[in-house]
Amino acid sequence: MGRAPCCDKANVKRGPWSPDEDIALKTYLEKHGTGGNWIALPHKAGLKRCGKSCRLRWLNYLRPDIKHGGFTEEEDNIICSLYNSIGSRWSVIASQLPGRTDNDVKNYWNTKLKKKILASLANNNQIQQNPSLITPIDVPPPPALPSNNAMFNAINIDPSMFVVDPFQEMSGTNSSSQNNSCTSSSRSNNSYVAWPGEIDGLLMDFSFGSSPYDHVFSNGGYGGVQEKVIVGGEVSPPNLGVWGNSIDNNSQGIYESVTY
DNA sequence: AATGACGGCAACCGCGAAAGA
DNA sequence: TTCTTTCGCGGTTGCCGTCAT
Repeated sequence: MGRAPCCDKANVKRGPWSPDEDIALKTYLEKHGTGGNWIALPHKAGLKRCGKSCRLRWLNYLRPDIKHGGFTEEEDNIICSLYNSIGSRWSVIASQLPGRTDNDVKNYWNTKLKKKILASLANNNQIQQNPSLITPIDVPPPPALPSNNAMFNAINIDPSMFVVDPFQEMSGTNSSSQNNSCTSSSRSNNSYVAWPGEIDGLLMDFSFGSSPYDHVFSNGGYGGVQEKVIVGGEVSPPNLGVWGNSIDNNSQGIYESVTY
């Protein structure tokens, strides 16, 4: 037997909210607050709506501090960075964006941002088509470590960053049962190493420690090497960011698909 | 002008967590 | 401790406007 419905669906209005309903809900909430009970609220406010529907309407649309309109580049970066590290926890991501709701962020990610990022990554994979693009380059000086408050702003997810980092010497040791997985050796050697086979993606660094490019933003990473693997524009399973709680904004190397 | 495809977004659904009796 | 109720969240749906044919 299933769970009892939160309201009598036969007697509640559904679908888009009318301006009158918006006014009724907003007026009531501004005067009385939620009273800690959304289920009882619609009756008190004179609305024929489900309490959950009222809550959603208020949180996602009627709240006075809601920010409508397009997302900024800075917000894009925050969303990408957090999605990278914590996955689709939209409420947490939205909490870092004043005036934005989890629904907004989720919709924005699903309809625009995801495509934008994947398209950029796909462009980067043109190195697959033209391996001569892979050349050793000088290591630029590391950026200053940002303060905690500035950490999100400091994470530049511009995909062009992914190819700035010199390709690292990599070992093929694989400790994972997942295919499409590699580990990387020490970063101390910035020399280019010929990579056998095709280049399928780029590795992002989740480790902490010795590299001047390791920006430990939170509590530091786990010991050892933990990598984000991006394969052909798609992020490989398991979930994004599950291996580390710190990230930096540089790829650690190129990546080859290996199936074990 | 009509129609279909597509994208954006508001709203709904159902589940797990939290709170309280 | 257990059960019930409510909240909060993420996934999904479906409506509506826009664009292409």
